[in-house]
Amino acid sequence: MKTSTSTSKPSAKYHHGNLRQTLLAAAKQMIAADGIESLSLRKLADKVSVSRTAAYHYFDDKNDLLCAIASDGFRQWQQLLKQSEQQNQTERQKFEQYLINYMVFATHHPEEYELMFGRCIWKQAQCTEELQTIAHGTFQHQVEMMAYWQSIGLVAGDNPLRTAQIIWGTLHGIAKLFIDGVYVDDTRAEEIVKSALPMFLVPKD
Amino acid sequence: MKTSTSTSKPSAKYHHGNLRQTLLAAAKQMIAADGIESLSLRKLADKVSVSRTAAYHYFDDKNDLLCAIASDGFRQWQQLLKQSEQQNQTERQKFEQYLINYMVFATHHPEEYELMFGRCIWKQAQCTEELQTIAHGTFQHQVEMMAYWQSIGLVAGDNPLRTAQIIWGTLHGIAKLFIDGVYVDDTRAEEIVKSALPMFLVPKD
DNA sequence: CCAGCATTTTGACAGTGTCAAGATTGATTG
DNA sequence: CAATCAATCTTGACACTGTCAAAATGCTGG
Repeated sequence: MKTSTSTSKPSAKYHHGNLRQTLLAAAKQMIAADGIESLSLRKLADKVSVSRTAAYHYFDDKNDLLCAIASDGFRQWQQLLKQSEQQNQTERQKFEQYLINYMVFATHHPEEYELMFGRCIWKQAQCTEELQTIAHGTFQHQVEMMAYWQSIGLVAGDNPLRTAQIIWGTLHGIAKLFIDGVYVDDTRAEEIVKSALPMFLVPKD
Repeated sequence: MKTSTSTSKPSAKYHHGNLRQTLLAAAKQMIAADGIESLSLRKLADKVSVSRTAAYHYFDDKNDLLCAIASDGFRQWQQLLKQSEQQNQTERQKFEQYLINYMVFATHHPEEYELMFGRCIWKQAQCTEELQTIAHGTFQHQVEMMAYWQSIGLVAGDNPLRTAQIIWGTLHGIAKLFIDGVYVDDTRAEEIVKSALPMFLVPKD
């Protein structure tokens, strides 16, 4: 799961080999441990036993590095989605599974999730071309799924884009309130999502 | 609306008079203009024509100052709520107005909103006692309103807390996706909320 | 073996939050 | 009224940050 040269061996080689991957892996590990805010390029360089500015050969910016992590996050999410779609269940089950997957992914990778959908990258700091395209693809896919679920009479509404925005908004909001620590009671995010599920469905008879 | 000594006159007095208020006002103005990220205590001090560390007499921390701004935001939100509740309309209209108010407040004061519900304060950096209590009061009020709307058969569901969490989550999610610039199409947040509204209501006959 | 290139480092700079110690002032006593 | 005091503000300093320019290092093909 982890490149052998990342944390264990400094390896003392001038040419590191695959520094880019090592940096990304170490950075993910660090933000998972201490949060995005407390990630500095210098501490990252220290951890990888490399100079302060070595990362600048692979990333334009700190922002560029964070964008790369976010892109990886989207790839991971897409893979999880594809994997889940292949299981043969009823469409209703697939829909429910989609909602739960979203929640599990968000709450299990809170920092990556923040990078993927948070303000840091999308707002002021412009996001990478790569990130923009992969993110847009994910949204597109989501809208298409919604259109299909509406066409077979599972999900309510007749405007897939609008419905996707609402459902995504709901998931995103619940996820963020959890991640950011606003919901302090012991309620589980998945339970809330399961409660919200019937809202989205076409009423059964 | 603005204290006269804040930006116009440096006033050159050693004892500023009401530095705390001036700092808060200037800080709000700055984050409204350039975002939270680019607010520094030094630039703030410069703007108010005061020394770098003058703010430390009124705020423990940078975090403490941000908490104070967030608290003001909650007061503002509560006032808007109270004001809106006094207009005599049908309960259905009041509920719709509540949703729209939330959206308008969030999108018109994005930076304050971020401070109120964002990770900066609630997650790692511990939030002030004051902020915690005023925020908790707001949540409580929301749950009570939800309980009432459920009791008169307007809003679906029989678990006020759960329903409040879901509706709040939806509002929060849509608001944040807008604020953070993820929704790039020209759709207006209010329209989305109006589309989502029927989801929450008890079906008419 | 050496020239050229990719890769990494060193030095430097401006900016940040924050602490300790000193300077200034308005208010409160004797 | 004058001296003291506490509140208020400033100066100096430190560690830390991102980032640029220039130098150093090591690999690779001729």
